[in-house]
Amino acid sequence: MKEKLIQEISTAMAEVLSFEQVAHLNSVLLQVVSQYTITEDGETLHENAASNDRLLDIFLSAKQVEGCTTPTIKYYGSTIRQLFKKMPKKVTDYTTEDIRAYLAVFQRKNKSSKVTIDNIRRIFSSFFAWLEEEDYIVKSPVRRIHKVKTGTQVKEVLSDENIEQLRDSCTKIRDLAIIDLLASTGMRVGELVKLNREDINFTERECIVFGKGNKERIVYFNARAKIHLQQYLSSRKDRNKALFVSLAKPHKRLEISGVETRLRKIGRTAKIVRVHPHKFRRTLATMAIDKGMPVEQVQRLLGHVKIDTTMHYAMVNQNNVKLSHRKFIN
DNA sequence: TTCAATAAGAATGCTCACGC
DNA sequence: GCGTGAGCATTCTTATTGAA
Repeated sequence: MKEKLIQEISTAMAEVLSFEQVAHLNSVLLQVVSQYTITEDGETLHENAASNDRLLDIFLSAKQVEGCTTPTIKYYGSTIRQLFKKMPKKVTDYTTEDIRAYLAVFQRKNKSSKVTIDNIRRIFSSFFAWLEEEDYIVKSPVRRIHKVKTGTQVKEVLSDENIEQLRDSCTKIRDLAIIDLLASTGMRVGELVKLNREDINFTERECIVFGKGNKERIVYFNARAKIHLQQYLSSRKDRNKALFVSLAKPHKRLEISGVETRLRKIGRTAKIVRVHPHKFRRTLATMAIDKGMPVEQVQRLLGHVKIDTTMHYAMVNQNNVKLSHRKFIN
């Protein structure tokens, strides 16, 4: 028991101490610990942690069987493990107050938004509901914690000037093509990186993208995007079928994060903060609605399943409400 | 050494099915 | 029909890797 304790402390400290220091720490701990009797508390904690981990593993594999993807499983695992770490007790002993306190502390400590807290609550809810179903606990402690009400806030968009500044800051024809394509089609970054060269129809200035859930739709780009894209493709020397590849040698298909970092960097040179692919999408939708494009058509263009999602963009500009009021009501 | 790209993890956004 | 729970995608930031 004592050896185990010492072993655990020195392993934890090994990251910050040198080999000699760890050895010294070991001998000091041995001397100090020999004067005391270690109670079984620690042992119980260990057992709790072990059985909690086991249950979590079963839960995660159950979720996997139900068809959850790997990122979800990972996110669930890390979130629940954090709870176990902060509150080392048996899952059966968790009370509603424990969970509430954990969420409150988490929010204060990390200055998290309500949405984040609600996400965590959702994950706990899923886990404890499963424990309840599987008869490990009588009643889920999360059942009494209700959805965290979250307000909606208006998201910022890029102005015409911003987009021009970004274009001016591009040093590579590839980046210019990416920006023009994103700005004129409003496609998701996930759709952009999945594109192949043959998906582009230059004569019709359109291309087929595969969106969320492998749904197919057609998006349209402008003349500027067409020219830059053609210039970029003719400058390429590799044989990769991907539409956008990395600048450096292996010339592999560009990843989502690759596009993101690249855009952020261009944004920094242009002195525009928080430039990311989704901002172009938002900008396109807001501008289209501003200029009077019917919401149903914008919905088609963006590939939204529900019109509510598209309507979020329509609410951005209060000026339109004023204009429409003058136009239709006065 | 430097720069581009990826990896990882937390936060946030979007979609859909289901139950009331 | 509306609100909510759940699943997954995207965003955002930082650390790490790898090639020139």
